[in-house]
Amino acid sequence: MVTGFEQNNYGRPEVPDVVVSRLPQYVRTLTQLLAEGVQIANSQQLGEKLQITPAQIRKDLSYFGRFGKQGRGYNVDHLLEELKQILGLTVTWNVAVVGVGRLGRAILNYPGFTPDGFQLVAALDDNPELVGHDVGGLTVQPVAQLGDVIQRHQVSIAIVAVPIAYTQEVVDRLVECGVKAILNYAPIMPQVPDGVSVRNIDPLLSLQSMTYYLANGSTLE
Amino acid sequence: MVTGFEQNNYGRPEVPDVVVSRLPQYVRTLTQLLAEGVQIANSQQLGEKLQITPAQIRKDLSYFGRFGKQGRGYNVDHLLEELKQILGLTVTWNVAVVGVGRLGRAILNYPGFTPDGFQLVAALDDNPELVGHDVGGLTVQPVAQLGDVIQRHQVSIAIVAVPIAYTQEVVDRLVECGVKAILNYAPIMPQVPDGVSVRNIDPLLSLQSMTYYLANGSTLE
DNA sequence: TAGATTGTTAATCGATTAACAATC
DNA sequence: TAGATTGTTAATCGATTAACAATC
Repeated sequence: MVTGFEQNNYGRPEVPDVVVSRLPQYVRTLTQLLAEGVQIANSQQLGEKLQITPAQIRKDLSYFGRFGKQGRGYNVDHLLEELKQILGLTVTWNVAVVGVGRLGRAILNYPGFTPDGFQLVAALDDNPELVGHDVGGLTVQPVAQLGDVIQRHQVSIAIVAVPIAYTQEVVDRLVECGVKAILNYAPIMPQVPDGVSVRNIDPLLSLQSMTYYLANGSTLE
Repeated sequence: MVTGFEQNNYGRPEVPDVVVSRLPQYVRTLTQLLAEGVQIANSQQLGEKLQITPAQIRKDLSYFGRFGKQGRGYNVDHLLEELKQILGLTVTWNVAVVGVGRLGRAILNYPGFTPDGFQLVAALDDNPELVGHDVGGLTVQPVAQLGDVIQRHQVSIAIVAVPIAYTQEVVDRLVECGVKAILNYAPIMPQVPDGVSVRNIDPLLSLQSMTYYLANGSTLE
């Protein structure tokens, strides 16, 4: 059926990925405004903070409901709570880190995820020199125990920091074990079936696209 | 002047950012094919590897020249060299790391940038307990010396790993000092003038967009 | 009520894809 | 030459922006 706008099971138009990817930025800005004591903000003001047109903000929000008041704007506190609810940020998510090499250890020792509701609950690696040892307060488990660990800790998100040669197979294992969200730090884009999300953290790609502009001169040079 | 397609100084149509951002992935795939001994690849085969339509690959490449042969495809080695040239990846780029906290140290000790032509040549921090100490083979310099260090080491790219509260001012300083490419690890999107590139490494935003799909059910569930 | 700003529709813009003549 | 695949133009698709009636 082609209707021009696809419908999901709830009779609402499907939300484009690009819209979903902006919502966390809205949450961040609203959190900041709240901390500054700002109670009301209109789409114009939010747009300035976010470097986005006011029209886009209103359009994005309209996928999820009507959160503003005409003539006034948005209640910062209320909109923030609604967006957190929509994004699933009102609950804690249990996260497993697979790969406890240099990068994995840095991630396990990084305190930045926990305050935002992402709890690192398990660390796995296949290196016998690491298994059983404590890293960032967690005992490293063998990857063979993956299914077990995921179930026991109710893990729904995995952070993958294994060498490139093992990345796809680790991702496959995670998918088999029912993990539906994967944050991958290896410089490769793992394939996953529909219904599983992957985000890649790939600073090298970022550097390599910036050199294009360095090498070819910037817009107004 | 509005002609429907903007022209740069060289009389070619302007290359969209989204095209430039795909080129490093092409380079990566071609490098892999070369290592496997593949000499010729057509857009169909490249598309499968990259999960991109063949039409898009041909279109992307057409912004830069004609690199293929009809009836045959692309010479892997030749296309790779051309793309590296276009992206400025045939030379070494000197990189300064600003911020030598936990994250900055992890970056300075990460060996993954160097083999790809990004040489970490300087480390800066304002913490007196760090200045003068060796981190990853570099002596930490005070941020006050920024201009000096950049000039002396011919730095053209900066990696910023300072606390969020200092990020914008550090970025401003870098811009003043003539840096035109910045890789930022703080969870904030710094503002820069035209002609300066910024890429943000922000794993938290990635996690927070994936939870949307976890919380709201995947496409086919 | 008058003024302001939302929510939403329609217009625009830009990127992706399809199609095919050119050509290896 | 026949077959295959590029490079490029035109069609399609989807996202952004403008405009404005609804309404606080």
